[in-house]
Amino acid sequence: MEEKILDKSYTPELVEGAWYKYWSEKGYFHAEIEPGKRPFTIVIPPPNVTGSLHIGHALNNTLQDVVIRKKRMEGIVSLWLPGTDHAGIATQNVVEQQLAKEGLKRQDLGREKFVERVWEWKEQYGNTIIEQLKRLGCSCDWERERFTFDEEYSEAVRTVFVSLYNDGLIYRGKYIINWCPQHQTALSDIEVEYEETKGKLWYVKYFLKDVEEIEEVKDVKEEGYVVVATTRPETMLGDTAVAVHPDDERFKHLVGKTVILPLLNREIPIVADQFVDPEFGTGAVKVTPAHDPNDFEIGQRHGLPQVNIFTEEAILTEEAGPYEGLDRYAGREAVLKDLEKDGYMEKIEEHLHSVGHCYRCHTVVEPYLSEQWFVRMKPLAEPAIESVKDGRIEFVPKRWEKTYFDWMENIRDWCISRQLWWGHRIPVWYCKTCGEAIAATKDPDKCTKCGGTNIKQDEDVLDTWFSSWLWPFATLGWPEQTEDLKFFYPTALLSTAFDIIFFWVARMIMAGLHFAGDVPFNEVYIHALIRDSKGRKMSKSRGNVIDPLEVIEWSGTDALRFTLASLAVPGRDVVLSEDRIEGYRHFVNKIWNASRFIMMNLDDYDPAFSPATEDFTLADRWILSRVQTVVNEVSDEFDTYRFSEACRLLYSFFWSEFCDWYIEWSKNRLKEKGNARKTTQYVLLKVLDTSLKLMHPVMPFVTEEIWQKLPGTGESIMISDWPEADASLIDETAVKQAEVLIDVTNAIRQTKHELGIPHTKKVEVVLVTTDDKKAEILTDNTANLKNLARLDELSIGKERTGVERSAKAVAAGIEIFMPLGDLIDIEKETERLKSEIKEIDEKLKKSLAKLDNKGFIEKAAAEVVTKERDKAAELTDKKAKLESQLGLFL
RNA sequence: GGGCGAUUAGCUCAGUGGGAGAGCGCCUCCCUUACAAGGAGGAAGUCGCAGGUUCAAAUCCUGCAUCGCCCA
Repeated sequence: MEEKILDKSYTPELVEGAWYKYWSEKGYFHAEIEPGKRPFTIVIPPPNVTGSLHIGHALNNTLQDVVIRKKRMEGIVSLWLPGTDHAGIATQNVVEQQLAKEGLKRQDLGREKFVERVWEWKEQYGNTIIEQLKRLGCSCDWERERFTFDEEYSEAVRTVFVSLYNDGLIYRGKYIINWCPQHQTALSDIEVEYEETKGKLWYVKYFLKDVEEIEEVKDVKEEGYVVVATTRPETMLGDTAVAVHPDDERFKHLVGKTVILPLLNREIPIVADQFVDPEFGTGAVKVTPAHDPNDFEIGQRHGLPQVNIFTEEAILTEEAGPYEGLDRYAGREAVLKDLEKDGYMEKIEEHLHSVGHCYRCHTVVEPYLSEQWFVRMKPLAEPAIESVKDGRIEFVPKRWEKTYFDWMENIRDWCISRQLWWGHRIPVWYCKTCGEAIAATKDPDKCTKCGGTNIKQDEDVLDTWFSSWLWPFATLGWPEQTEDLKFFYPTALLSTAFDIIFFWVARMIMAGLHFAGDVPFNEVYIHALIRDSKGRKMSKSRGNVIDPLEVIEWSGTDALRFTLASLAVPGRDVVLSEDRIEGYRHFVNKIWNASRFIMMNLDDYDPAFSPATEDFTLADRWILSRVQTVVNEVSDEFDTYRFSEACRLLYSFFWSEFCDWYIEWSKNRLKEKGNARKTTQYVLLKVLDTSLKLMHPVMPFVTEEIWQKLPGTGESIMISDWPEADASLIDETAVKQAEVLIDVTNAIRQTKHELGIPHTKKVEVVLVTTDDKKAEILTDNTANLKNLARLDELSIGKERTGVERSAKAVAAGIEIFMPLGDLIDIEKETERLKSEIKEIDEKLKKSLAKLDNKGFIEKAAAEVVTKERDKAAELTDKKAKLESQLGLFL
């Protein structure tokens, strides 16, 4: 057997790239269709093609990789389908910025040239995030990589559009939409982020026309005006009415009358509408149908004109009269100044309201009247709601289903047209001759109605999400009924953060059901958002981002992955700190060094050796039993997406049980010859091998690096078999008995420390027990006790002899004496024992009180009562022994 | 305004009905040939507050407080 010893410490950067390449070349990432089998599929949430890996990506993709790697090891056909999103606004921005450096605008190039330029950019830089995912170790099937703007994918998008159009689920119309003046495009409702903003409420007088005609005696008659309150005074330039609530007694007599719009002197009516909140402001509101969604509806109900006062850049138009040419903020200032000057302003109040911003550039969005395309969502939402209600799709954690239902039940139509150039162009052509609109999957050359050839395609493109909502099936070849689609759809799991439930998850469910005839996935795992150590959302502008690639540089990928998986608890957000990563970097090193130790002792390893049951020591039986339990527990935690629990179990098993106890115990036995040494080698290797496999999904690189050097292993740990627990090795007795050794060792260590004896200083210990089994365990493990508790002499007996001048302790029912002769300070030792007794006594009293309680005995579960009785008995025994030891001083 | 979540050791967080835990930090001791990125030991919490349910509450219920998020 060739000797293989690891370097003294693990250097991730030396091995990670090579292993990734190895896996890739071996084709392990690729999933082959195996008819008759049930596959496990994940589609990646496609990152923006302009993106680079941030910590959120790192978390989400680590978790997906953990799941997919485990499934693959379990022998399931596992497909993780990767790809990127063409990200309309974001990508167009990037290229526009590049052009700006050359002093160009996209308009200078023209549409066709500009789009070509974006494609060039994509070819050159668009692969960044894919490469970063590879550094993270993601085992995606790169042969199936997709892009939402690929030719085939685009066909799916067109097919969907035309189908919805033909079903009457897509319509075009002039409505108020959210307009980003920066990007000069429409946005959907959910692309607007609302922010509480301190603003003002301006109270403006609108004077009545023909005051003398108003008969009833009211304040307004005397004053001759109505006061309206507004948060956006500049929009008054587009007012076409004043509205009051129909039941509002204060204004009833004014409904139908006319007021004169200040500054522009336009005559506008007073209308009555249910929408008006009599509590807000004065109870009378101005109505600007072209610039407010509610006013738009009021306008529709009352047949009011729509006066658009803004250009696409949000600059005042000629409709604004003297204010033409000002932007919306300058316009506001000018209007306010004139209102004050001309005596229209009654009062100004501070006012808190929420203002919508573009989710990409944070510009304040403008409610804007324009012609757009919409999807009718209600008919699509209903079956999607049902699919979650009946459990065909489950959210993990479940509470996110409520968020989903709330949104879906109040869903509004989706504005899908964008005034961009980078995106799927709307497949609708207009006939200049007869006015027909033609929706077609293939570019038509003539009008389907009149046959005229003067046709022109709609200028707008589709919302990027209109392509990503097809991701789970369009990536598999839909609308073609491909083998991939038949085999891998529906997918098993979708993993994402909660902030994307509306944008993406809900819409995919709707599209999947409507077009692919089934739910797109069976489970939706919603992970937390990562925040910085102060609990703030990480953002570039705050400068508080932890760059996963930097972490990989100084800690290695596995430490990052283990940290992220450990953080993955089903909360709302998690805090990541560099300290935490460092802790797990140490863990990686611990694994490395434990493996190093084991390999250093395998020079004469015999792969053919198979241990006999009678060769197993207590330690062997203990660790073999523990590892079976851990296999079950870890598998279970992974399967239920409790990643942090799985990591915690792995960490504490490997470090606190395997390293701290079994490996230490093994040191004595490795010095022996024959079966003793061979059996120990076998167990060390077995436990290490199993542990590495359990850890591999989280820490693929270090586990592979070590595993490859172990004797008797295969081609790659990545395709090795996931461990299965061997029930015959579970040995509760051994677990209990090993605890005796651990307890006694700990008690000796503690006693030494309390006496100020350094751990390394060897002492003599006398152990006394009348329990033959315990005596046997102790005797069998004399060498282990001596080594781990640092003893030079150890005697085990039934009688206390020569132990008067000793430090004393009790553990696992065994009396521990540390003869110190004249060195003992009787007074101090008495105190030590007394305080120990006091502590025990307090616990005992609590326990006895419980057992004294009739309710407890009668109602508590039998095993709880038994456990409590055992505990009380143990404490009673310990107390008695300690008291008796105290007596030895007297 | 509606909804959701959080509040546990100095810090960051696990723990969802039966003996309060981890990592980091802190204190004491130790360079024991796997690992000082380590080993041994330790201090530290009225589990936000107030009620309630229960034999038993960090855990379930109600209310309150503070912080955060989502939606209108």
